[in-house]
Amino acid sequence: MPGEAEADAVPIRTALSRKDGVDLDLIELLFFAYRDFTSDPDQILAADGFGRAHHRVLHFVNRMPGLTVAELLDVLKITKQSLARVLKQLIDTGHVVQLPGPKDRRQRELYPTAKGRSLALALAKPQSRRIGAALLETGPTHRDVIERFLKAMVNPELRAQIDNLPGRPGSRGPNDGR
Amino acid sequence: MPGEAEADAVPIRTALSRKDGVDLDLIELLFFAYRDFTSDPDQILAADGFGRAHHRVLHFVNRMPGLTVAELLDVLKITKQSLARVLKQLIDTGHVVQLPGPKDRRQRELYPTAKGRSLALALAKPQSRRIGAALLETGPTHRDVIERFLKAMVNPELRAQIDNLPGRPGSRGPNDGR
DNA sequence: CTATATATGTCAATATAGCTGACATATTTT
DNA sequence: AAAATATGTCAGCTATATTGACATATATAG
Repeated sequence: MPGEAEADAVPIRTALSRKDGVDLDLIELLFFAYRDFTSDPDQILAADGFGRAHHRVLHFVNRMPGLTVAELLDVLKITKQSLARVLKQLIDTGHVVQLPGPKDRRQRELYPTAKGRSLALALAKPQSRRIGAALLETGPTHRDVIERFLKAMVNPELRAQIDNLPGRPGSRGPNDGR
Repeated sequence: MPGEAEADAVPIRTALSRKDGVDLDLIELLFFAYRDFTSDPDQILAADGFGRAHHRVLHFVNRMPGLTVAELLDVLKITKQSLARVLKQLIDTGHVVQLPGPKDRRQRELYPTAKGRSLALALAKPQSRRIGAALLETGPTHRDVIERFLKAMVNPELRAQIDNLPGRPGSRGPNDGR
């Protein structure tokens, strides 16, 4: 009985390619580029026993000092139980401190310490270097194009969140530069 | 005694910003863009009980039909034990088939089935749509710039691997289009 | 003032995806 | 015949995420 099971399924020997109507080139480039991009900080993180989750939390606490736990959860799109472990470690190691919210004392405002700021910068540096080198290779005049493209890749609902990060035109995020 | 522990560490209230000499804008845009980009296929995968690991395996088996297990491990940069579970599921569900290597019968050549090809295409489509929309927003003439930038973000040693994928100039990957 | 809602923290169980190390089998090479 | 190679598999470990349930402190509504 032909086709009775998967065991004798016919192998397809031709490669999936651009002709199939999907932009495989950019799909794959995004995969490889992002993988190498995130690999940069991994060594530094490993020295403290941290992972990428710690990196993300530390990054946004540095970018938006004083943000509350709820705001951080909203940025990262994870659950509070997932955040808890990572945040606790960052607090225990003295990278992040919590202060009761001045208006609503149920809230916990999150701030980096000098140690946390320093680590955040150390993590951003190799990534920034990689970006800088890639821009140089591409032609630095095209920075704007790349920025516009990446932003257009983000879900429209979330673009506002990005615009409100400190140091951007019209930003009004918590503790904008001062 | 001041500074005896982390408990009383001083909170930093100013935001980390571009002034600190790192390209935070592009760092964050890459994070958000990639997160949304990978979220597209997740729903489709969940229907089969698959995750992103299955997606990546299925993608490259479709892109390079007949590649061996060792070659796949090299592309994905994971261990064979990690691959094993995922690959087994794809084979059991009839998305991928294995054939003994014609020259070296120790090898297992991996091929997609019609079912596997179809799923790979279904996964690529929403990602391709997102890229297409973003390109349109950016100005489609800039496609080349974006492609060059992303490629420059990849570790130099790995760029050759990308060039050898089917349908690229000078490609000589396994089973190039035919 | 009491009741309810909110912000956060915590405990327990589960899932996914990766890892290392060890060992087995088939096949090819020396 | 021995050694190297390609693959598969078992066992155990880690990191990151999930859901559900419940506790505590504080704020708000009635």
